[in-house]
Amino acid sequence: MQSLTIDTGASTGRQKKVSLTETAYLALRNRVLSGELRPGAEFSELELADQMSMSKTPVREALGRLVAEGLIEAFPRRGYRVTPVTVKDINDLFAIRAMTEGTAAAMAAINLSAGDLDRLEAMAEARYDPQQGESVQSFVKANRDFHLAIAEGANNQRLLALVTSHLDECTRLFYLGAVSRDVNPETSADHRRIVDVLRLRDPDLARAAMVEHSEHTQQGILKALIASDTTALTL
Amino acid sequence: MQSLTIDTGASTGRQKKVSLTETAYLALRNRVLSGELRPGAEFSELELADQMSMSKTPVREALGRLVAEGLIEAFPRRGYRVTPVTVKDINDLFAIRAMTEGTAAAMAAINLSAGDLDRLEAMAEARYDPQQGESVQSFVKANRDFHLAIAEGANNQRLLALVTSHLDECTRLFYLGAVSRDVNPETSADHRRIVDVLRLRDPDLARAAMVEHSEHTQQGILKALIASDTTALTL
DNA sequence: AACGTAATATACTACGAAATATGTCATGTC
DNA sequence: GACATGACATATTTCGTAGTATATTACGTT
Repeated sequence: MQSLTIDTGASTGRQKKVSLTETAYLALRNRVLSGELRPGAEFSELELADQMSMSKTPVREALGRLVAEGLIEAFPRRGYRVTPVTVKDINDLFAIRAMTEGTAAAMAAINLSAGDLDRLEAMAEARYDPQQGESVQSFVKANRDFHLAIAEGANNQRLLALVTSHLDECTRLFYLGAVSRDVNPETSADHRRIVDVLRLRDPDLARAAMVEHSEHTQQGILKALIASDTTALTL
Repeated sequence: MQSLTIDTGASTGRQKKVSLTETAYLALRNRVLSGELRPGAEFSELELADQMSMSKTPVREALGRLVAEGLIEAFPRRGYRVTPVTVKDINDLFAIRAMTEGTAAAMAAINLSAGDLDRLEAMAEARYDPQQGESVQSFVKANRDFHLAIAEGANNQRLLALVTSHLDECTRLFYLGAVSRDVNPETSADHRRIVDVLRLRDPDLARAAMVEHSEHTQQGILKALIASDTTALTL
C-alpha cells in the first residue's frame, strides 16, 4: 500500500473539504443535541439521505457512530430512533460530568497560567436574555467555551474528549426542557467562584467548586424537565 | 416507516445472528487490543475485506467506529494505520482509568452486597503462569472480570462503558510489552486489599485503593514497555 | 386466530469516480 | 556529466452511488 506520511495541512490555511459522512454525522448530531430531533423520534436512512440529498451510505456510517455513542438506537432491519431519556439517565450522565469536569478542574488548577485565568474570568461574564432564542444560543456557546477552556487546562486529550461529549449531552437536556428558565445569576456566580478557586491553585477546592456547579445544573435541569409538559422524559 | 415497537428478543433464547459490520468491528478491535496489529501498522480496507472474506462496506463501517474511538487513524484517500502509542498517551490513559475506576469503586463500596463481595474475593484469587500464553490469556480475562464486576457495582451504565473501554486499552499495553513480567504477587495483593476496603463500605478508602492499584499497573507497564526493545512506543 | 402476501427498511455487494502517491522522463543548472 | 526539478502518466486507495437480497412488520383473507 501507499506510505502513510503525515501532512495535516495545518500550516497551509487552505480550506478543508470534509467528507459527506462527516457532514452527515455533524448535522445529525447537532439535530439531536439541539432538540430538533427529540427523544423517541423515529426515522429511516432513506428519509435522512433524501433530506440531506446524499446517498444512504454516508448517512448509514454517520448513524453507526451515533449509535455507538448511544445518542441513537438501531433496530435491525426496521429503523432508528433517538434514544429516549430517563431520569436515571440524567443522573448517570451528571455523575459522569461531575467526575470528569471535577478532575479536569483539579488538574487545571495546577496547570493554568495567570493569563489563562484572566481569559477565563472574562468568559465567565457571559449573560443572556431568556426571551431571545439567539441570545440563549450564544450563551450556551459561551458556557461551552468556558468549560472546555478549563478541560483543556488539564492537558489530557482523552479527558478533553470525554468532557466535550458529556457536556454536549448535558446541553441537549438544557435545550429539551429548561430553555425558559433564567439561570443567569446561578451560572455566573458558580463560574466566578470556579475562577476564584482556580487562582488559589488548590486542586481539591477546584474540584469541589466544579462538582458543586455540576450539581446545581443537574438540579435545575431535572426540575425544569419534570415540570415541563413536553414528552422529553420517558419513564 | 414501520413502527419501532421494541422486542429485544432477550426473553426468547434464540440465537442472535450478528451483522458482518459487528463481526468486523469485534475482530478488528480484538486484533488491535491483543497486539496482533501493532501500533503504526498500516493497512487498507480491501486487504481486511479479503482477509475476512466480506465486502469492503462492513469493514469500512467497522473502521469508522474504531477511528472514532481513537484506536485507529484514517488518512483520507490513502489508508489506515493503528494509532501509535506515546508515553504521554499512556499517562493520559491511566489518569482516566484511575478517575473512572476510582469513582466506580467508591460507588460500589456503597452498593455491593455481601454476596457480591464474596464473589469478588473469589475472583481476586486468579493466578497465572507467565510462561504459558494460554494461562496469561485466562488471567487477563479474570482480571477484566474482577474490574468490571466492581464497575457494575457502581450502577451507572455510562460509567461501566467508560471503564470497559479504558480497561481494554490498558490491557492492550500489557500485551504489547509486559507479557514476560510476573505481576502475580502485586496484582493479587492489590485485589485483595480492594475487596477488604470494599467490605468497610467506605467510598474514600475504596477509591484510594483502586487509584493506588491503577498506579501500580501504570508503573509496571511503563517500565516493561520502555525496557522492551519492541517498536511499541513512538516518541 | 392463523396464515399468506405485500410493503418497507436495512444489510450488503458491485461498480465507478475522485484523490493521492509514485515512477518516468524531459529539461535545466552547476 | 551528474544531479536536481517539474510535468505527466499510472497505480493504488478511499469515497460515494446504485441496485439486490433478506428480514421484519402490517394487513387482509379464510
